[in-house]
Amino acid sequence: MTQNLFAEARIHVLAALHEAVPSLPADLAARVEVTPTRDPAHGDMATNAAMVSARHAGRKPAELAAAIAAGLPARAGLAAAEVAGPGFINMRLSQDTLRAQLPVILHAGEAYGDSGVGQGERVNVEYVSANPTGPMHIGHCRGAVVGDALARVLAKAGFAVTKEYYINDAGAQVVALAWAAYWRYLQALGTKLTEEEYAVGVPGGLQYRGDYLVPVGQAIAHLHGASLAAEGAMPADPAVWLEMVRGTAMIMMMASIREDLKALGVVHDVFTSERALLDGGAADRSIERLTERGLIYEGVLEPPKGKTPDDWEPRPQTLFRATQFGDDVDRPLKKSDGTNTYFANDIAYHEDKARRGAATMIDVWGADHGGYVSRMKAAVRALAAGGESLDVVLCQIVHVLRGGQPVRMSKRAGSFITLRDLIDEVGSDAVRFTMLTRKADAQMEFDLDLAVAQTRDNPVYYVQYVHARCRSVLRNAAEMFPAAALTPEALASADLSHLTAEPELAMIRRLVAWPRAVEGAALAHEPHRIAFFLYDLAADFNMLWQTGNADATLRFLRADHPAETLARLALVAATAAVIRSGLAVVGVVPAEELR
RNA sequence: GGACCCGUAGCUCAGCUGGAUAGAGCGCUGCCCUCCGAAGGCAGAGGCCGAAGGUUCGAAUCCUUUCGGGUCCGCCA
Repeated sequence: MTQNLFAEARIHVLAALHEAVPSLPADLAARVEVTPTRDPAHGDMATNAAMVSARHAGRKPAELAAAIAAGLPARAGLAAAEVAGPGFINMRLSQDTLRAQLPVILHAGEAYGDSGVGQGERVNVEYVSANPTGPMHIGHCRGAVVGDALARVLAKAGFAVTKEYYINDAGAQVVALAWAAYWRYLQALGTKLTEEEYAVGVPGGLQYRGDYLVPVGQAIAHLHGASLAAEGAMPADPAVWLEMVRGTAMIMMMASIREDLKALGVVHDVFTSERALLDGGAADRSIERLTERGLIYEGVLEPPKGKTPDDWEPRPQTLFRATQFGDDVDRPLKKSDGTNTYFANDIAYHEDKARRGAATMIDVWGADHGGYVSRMKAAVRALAAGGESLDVVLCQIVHVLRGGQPVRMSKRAGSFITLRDLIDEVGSDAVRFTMLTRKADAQMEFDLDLAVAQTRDNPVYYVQYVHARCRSVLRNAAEMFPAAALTPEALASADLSHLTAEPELAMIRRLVAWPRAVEGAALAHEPHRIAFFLYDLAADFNMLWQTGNADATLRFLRADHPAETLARLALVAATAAVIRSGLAVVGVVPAEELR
């Protein structure tokens, strides 16, 4: 039994189209779609089949549409198919067909909407990948939620998903972390140095002054005693301690990050260490492969136009021919000291992901990496041996508001909001849902007060409210029926022909659109669509509910009409199931009741 | 100077990969609880989809130009 009525109808439409136009090229057929209608007067679904193929067939769209539509109802089990507008074929499902989806939903439960479009294709979603130099803050949060919801919707759509975190543990920033952790270690030992006195001796200056490293320093002191310091808790030769401290600090930072992510419901499958990758020589091998393809040369780049850095001087560099793959300029792979650039390392990392089996790679990045997208795609294209592809989902900046006023954040002043603070204040559910109420590539404002408000303008509560209402109806129904009559399986066999009111049928139409919404969000890599679907679904249910207030014969529970009541309970239970199915994608726990 | 993202109702935003008369929330105006959860619903007003060209049966959506806002710009990660 198929779950997606639109996909099913499309098969019949294509069959009818091929009879009318036997020579139709595949690329035109691929453009045929069956979509929900915007206006209920147009029926339940519409297809552009005739308009897409009229030119090729040398026929007028309306006339071709009539030919296709003629046999469609019998073939596809439709109540009607008629030509409209410039050549649409509007299709109307019979009420029985619509109602027959309720048992499908009830039997599937949260699995409703699961799809096979992904065909088990392996997708690697890499997200968060925050530098392990401090706690996660709100800037990381959006990417975490978007990436996680994207991974979930892809999995639901039938892709084989790997959720991955790339640990940037190889650069200068983790050395700076080690120096900062070492300071806390000296403090734990009772050094007489002041922070400023210590900072003078730190190459590049003392960064990461937040007190989150205090426990790290204490842990190192606990593990090693005074053995990593000179006499009197004074700094010792870095050769003695740097690697040790770096490793311990890294482990503790990553543990803290994983804890914060877990509090947000985000759990990665794979953590890949940049350092481990590079120690294995991956970057050099990637450069070798590019060289074999003739994509590496020594050259001099033009300075950026209009914004020449002060210290600019022309310099021969080892460059990758990114321009051959759609980038604007060729990109350097070697620093002047002969070591590899971060880009070179990132090429190796993406090659590694491909080697591990990812047919599609999706990177979720912050907007500040926007300028990096085209070169990374170019590199993947250059090295893709088996048609691997890379898509980058850019998450724009989040501005935090409290009471409508912007919350200013400054790292230097230490006044940035950590992810943990945010979760503690508004809760994981509100954070996750709210982060999905904008498409990723639009800037968003996150209003702390709104996220916990219990009104219609807070989508989290609006959706939760509807689920709680559904559960409440089912709880109240226990006064009319034994529990065994109210299980999803029992309700699935109710006589659904009692569902004839227009708001009831509208509700069913929304529910049956869920599998299509899942597929659309997965294929477009746009998890925010799920949040909007849930919001629309909630609005439909509230409308349906109100009709019971206006007309008592339309209430869900009617003590003197048990058969009708069971049919409506089936609709209510199916609605709750779709909400749970959707909230599972968003990563939000459905509420049984609200208080 | 260049690249990328965004300009849709007074405000905050959707618009399902080019479809029919462009939608929702907030705000504004007027309604609806003896009643399954009013934490809700109905109705009204509000639009040259930033602007100008182009592509075609058809454009908010694609292309070019242009004007605003944002992110970034040879060795950082």
